Amino acid sequence: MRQARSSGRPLAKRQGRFHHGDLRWALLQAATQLLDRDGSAGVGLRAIARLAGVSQAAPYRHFADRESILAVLAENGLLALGDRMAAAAARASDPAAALAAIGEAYVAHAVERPHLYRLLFGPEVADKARYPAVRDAGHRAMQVLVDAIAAGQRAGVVRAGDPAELAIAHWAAVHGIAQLIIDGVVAERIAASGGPAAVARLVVRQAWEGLTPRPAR
Amino acid sequence: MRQARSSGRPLAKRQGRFHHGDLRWALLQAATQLLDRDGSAGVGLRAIARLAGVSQAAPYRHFADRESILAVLAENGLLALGDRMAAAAARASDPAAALAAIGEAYVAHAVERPHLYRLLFGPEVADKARYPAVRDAGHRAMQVLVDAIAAGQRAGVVRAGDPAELAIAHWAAVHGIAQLIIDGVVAERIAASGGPAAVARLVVRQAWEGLTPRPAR
DNA sequence: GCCAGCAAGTTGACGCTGTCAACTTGAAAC
DNA sequence: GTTTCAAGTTGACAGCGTCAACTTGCTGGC
Repeated sequence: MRQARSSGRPLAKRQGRFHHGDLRWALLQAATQLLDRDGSAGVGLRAIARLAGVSQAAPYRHFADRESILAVLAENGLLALGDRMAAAAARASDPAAALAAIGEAYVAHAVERPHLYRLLFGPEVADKARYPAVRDAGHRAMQVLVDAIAAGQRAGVVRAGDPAELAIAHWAAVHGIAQLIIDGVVAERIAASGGPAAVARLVVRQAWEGLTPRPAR
Repeated sequence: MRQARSSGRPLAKRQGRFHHGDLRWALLQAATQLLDRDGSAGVGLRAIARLAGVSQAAPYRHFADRESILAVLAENGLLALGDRMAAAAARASDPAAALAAIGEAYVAHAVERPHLYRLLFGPEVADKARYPAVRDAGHRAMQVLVDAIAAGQRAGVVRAGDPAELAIAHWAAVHGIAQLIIDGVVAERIAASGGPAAVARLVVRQAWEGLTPRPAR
């Protein structure tokens, strides 16, 4: 898990300090486990508390309500997604390869943890005004893509235009195929093409055509 | 609502025939209303029954469980989406315009009824094996896009290749921007660009570049 | 015209959920 | 060593999906 334990104090001083130690951390761990196994519907306050070995009302000492827990999971998930995209871009040798790598990393993230991915954008934590941290984490991930497109423009392999605008269209393609894959809509195609990564590459390549400079026709 | 009343018999003979008349139809109407207002979380058996003016257990005479009601809503929604895409394509004057019209109709449908749209692909009715009608309705909508791409190929404005493969990538872009719009992720861009339709056009145009034949570079 | 049969709808209950108020526990600060 | 207060527990409430048992009232067969 990305997030540090909830306090900056030395761990040794916290261990066994209170009834539980660091219940907030344990609850998030339990919630993550339930989310990956049963989807967001399985992430219930009581289920989390049971898994953490505390009473049903204990989570209310650390979270306002169920939605707040889901919001923290979403925030962490978006930060991890942004990190993974940035790492993929950093490994690539040139701007074109970086954009492809970002797209494939994005889809891979969604495929590996579909329930988490659905939570990132779904309606469970829809009220962005209530959770600005979630929105900021999303913007951070988006910025990785915008930066990669701007770099492509500087290298002359991406056509001119507002990078943010180009990024939205490109993101839509990658986001869309990720959704279609994890929702099982293109399951037959995946079986025929040899795995979700192959389908993702297909889409990323086609979306790339929309970014390249067009010669006059 | 697309679906006809549940029986083929003359309506006059059904009116007031049983305790309620046509409760199945009334329940679906109530469920649709709740879905559009409160999202799928608001579509509860008891809420539906209250809105239809019957007792909490009455719906079980017509639906196996809550998920079955959602599945019918999803099926109807997918059929309506397919119809709308087909109508948009039929109105267009040439294959290129048809593809653009399909994309814009698709996004418009999602924007007008976001809760329904989320239900169409979301995990609430994920078990496609249990509801083959839902899967078939989805395939029917997808086929409209495949046909439009095949027509574009015959007219020489879409590049060669498996139409189903090209359709998946194009669909991903349209599906993705629809999701991003209704999830409020690109809200700022929408405000800046003058409405969701403008953003949708942007994406459709960029995705279109991925479909056109490429001159040798 | 009556009666049996059966689909349609009701009532009441079960265990589950999120949430809250009232209570107890135990570490820390003076 | 006492006080204080955060942390965790207990018990309760309303609402949920679902089911078994019961009632209602239309319909087809005599």
